[in-house]
Amino acid sequence: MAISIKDVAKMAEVSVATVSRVLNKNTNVKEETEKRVLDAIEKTGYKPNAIARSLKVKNTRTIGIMIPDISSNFFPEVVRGIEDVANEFNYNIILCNTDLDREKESKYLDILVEKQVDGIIYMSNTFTDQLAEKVKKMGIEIVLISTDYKDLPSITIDNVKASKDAVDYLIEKGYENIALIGGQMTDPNAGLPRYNGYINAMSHAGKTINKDFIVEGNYKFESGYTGMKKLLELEKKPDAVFTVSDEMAVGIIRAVLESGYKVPKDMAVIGFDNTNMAKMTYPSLTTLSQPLYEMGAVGMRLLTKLLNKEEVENHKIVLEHELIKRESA
Amino acid sequence: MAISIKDVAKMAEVSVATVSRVLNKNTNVKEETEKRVLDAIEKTGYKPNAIARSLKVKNTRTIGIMIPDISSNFFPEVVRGIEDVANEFNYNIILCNTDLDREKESKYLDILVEKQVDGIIYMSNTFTDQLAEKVKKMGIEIVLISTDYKDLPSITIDNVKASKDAVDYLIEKGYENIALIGGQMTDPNAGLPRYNGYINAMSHAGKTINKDFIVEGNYKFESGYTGMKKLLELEKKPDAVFTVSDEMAVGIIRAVLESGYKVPKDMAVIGFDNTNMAKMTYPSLTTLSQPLYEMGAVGMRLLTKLLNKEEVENHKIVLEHELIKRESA
DNA sequence: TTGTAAGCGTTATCAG
DNA sequence: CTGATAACGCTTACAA
Repeated sequence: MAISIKDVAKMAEVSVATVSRVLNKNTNVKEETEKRVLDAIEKTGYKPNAIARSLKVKNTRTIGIMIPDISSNFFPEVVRGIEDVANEFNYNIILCNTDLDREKESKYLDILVEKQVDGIIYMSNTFTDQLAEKVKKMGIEIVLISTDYKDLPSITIDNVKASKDAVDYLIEKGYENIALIGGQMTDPNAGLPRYNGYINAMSHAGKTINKDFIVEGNYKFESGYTGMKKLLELEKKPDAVFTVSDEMAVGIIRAVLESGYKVPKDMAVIGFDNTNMAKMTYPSLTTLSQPLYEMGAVGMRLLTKLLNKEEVENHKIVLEHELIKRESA
Repeated sequence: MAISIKDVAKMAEVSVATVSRVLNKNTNVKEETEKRVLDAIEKTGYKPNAIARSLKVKNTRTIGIMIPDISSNFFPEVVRGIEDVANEFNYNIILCNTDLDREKESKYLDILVEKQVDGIIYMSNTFTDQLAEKVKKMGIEIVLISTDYKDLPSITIDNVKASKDAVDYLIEKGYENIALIGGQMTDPNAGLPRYNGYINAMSHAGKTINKDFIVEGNYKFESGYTGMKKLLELEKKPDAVFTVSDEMAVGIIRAVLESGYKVPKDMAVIGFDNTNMAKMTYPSLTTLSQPLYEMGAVGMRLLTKLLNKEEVENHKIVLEHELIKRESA
């Protein structure tokens, strides 16, 4: 049996209450007593049992993170942001990969509730009424990152503005025929709004929208590659393409290069996300940067405030994006 | 106040013991009683409190993962492997980023112990006597991934063999002057052994070792880039380079391309890790693949066995590596 | 300044 | 088959 507060109390010849007091830095302990207790802790190698403590104080100082897949490009950096500020505020994180699977998601949510996490950060998917109801009933604090839902706290960027900025840049640079390899239109987070941004920019510049220049992708390398191949087969080819993930951008570049064209001379390419990879590719990627780390950090910071019942002026935080200009456009 | 087993018991007009029984699928419950309890659970929306349960049963079904940095290339995939089998065996994971900082590491270890994790997976660094002693004293199960220490359970690959295989391939292909951009010699996991593998292959093939062709890097893009620049300034340049991370390989390729040379025609490049990026670069990377996901999965599987006190024939698991042949060499 | 004791929400032993 | 109850390791009134 591991040693408990009792053993320490016995050795220090005090009550467990006193030990608890020095553990929790309660001031009302005589210095000499405190020293005895500290000694005993040292000697026994005692480590407090956080589970027992949690049961009593009704918080666990752990929060749950629900993401689709830590091994996909987007998430590690925001998780890092979360964990850094979690750590700063003495929280730990339980990581859950949902694979965008509603059933897994629901199961994980139950587990997190049962494990009494103090809060949840959700970036898994589009949020649903069902989830919202569950969370509400459980009385658990939640913040959404990179997705939004009714009046729940969330951290996002302005996807249509971001998208428009990217296309505007292409237009300013004088590109005439700008294509879009977008996300799924059914994706209300990164699909639709970025499509709208593209349309906005084009219309605003008085350019006609060419349906052939709009192709749907799924954010993955292959879909960028095949999407570009399709564009390259067109009679009238685009001279620039904006796409909504860096992976797709890299796929696009490969398709272009393989066809003997140059980037950006023959085909400019703008990606999205500014993932690690973006600065490493050749040519390096001009890309619309989401502040990934910051999104995580700010989200977690918001959650701590919520947990402390601090007054927060604004639950809906929209972070600034930035167009990172490199070689590909 | 959240509803507890008591509320359920009251509503079902049974004792808490009985509720506990149906919760834990204990057979000794009359079917009709069980139904009453299930009904009450349903009506109240009761969720068991895992913290209270853990306090009693002395396990938490959560394990701790210590890694340097989830946002660096290597780890997300192995964490995913860990989490998948953890989930399969009803464990959750607490993620800790240590930044290779001994102090942070030690602090996290304490926290994990206090939170009563059932086990730990460690990939943070080289393991130390100090850590080992602590873990032992705490009586906590641990498995190391991608590092090794005395008689502790570990999952690794054969780094010298892997490295030798890569260089052998270059030799077979007829490259004459093969350089190495390696890790730090002070790194006993990926630095020294991979250096040794290079030396082995070269000696074995009867090639003289050219000190100028060996440069030290730190696994990052920049160090590959600058390392290659240095190599390119040599009077007598190499015609191939083996490096010990994909990031460095990508940096190398940029340096080569910028200097107007072609990959692999003028300079063959082999990387290490087969990270996501490897198949996306142009030219795509020939690289020594570590089975990242599998390392995580196998490591976690081993941990479950350890936790179940199952007999394990072999605590030291060496996984197979594989040379993935693509365009860069 | 310190100790006593109740209680957090479970499980498990023991009786019945 | 079911119920009382002690116990898990801690915190926190309340008393002294």
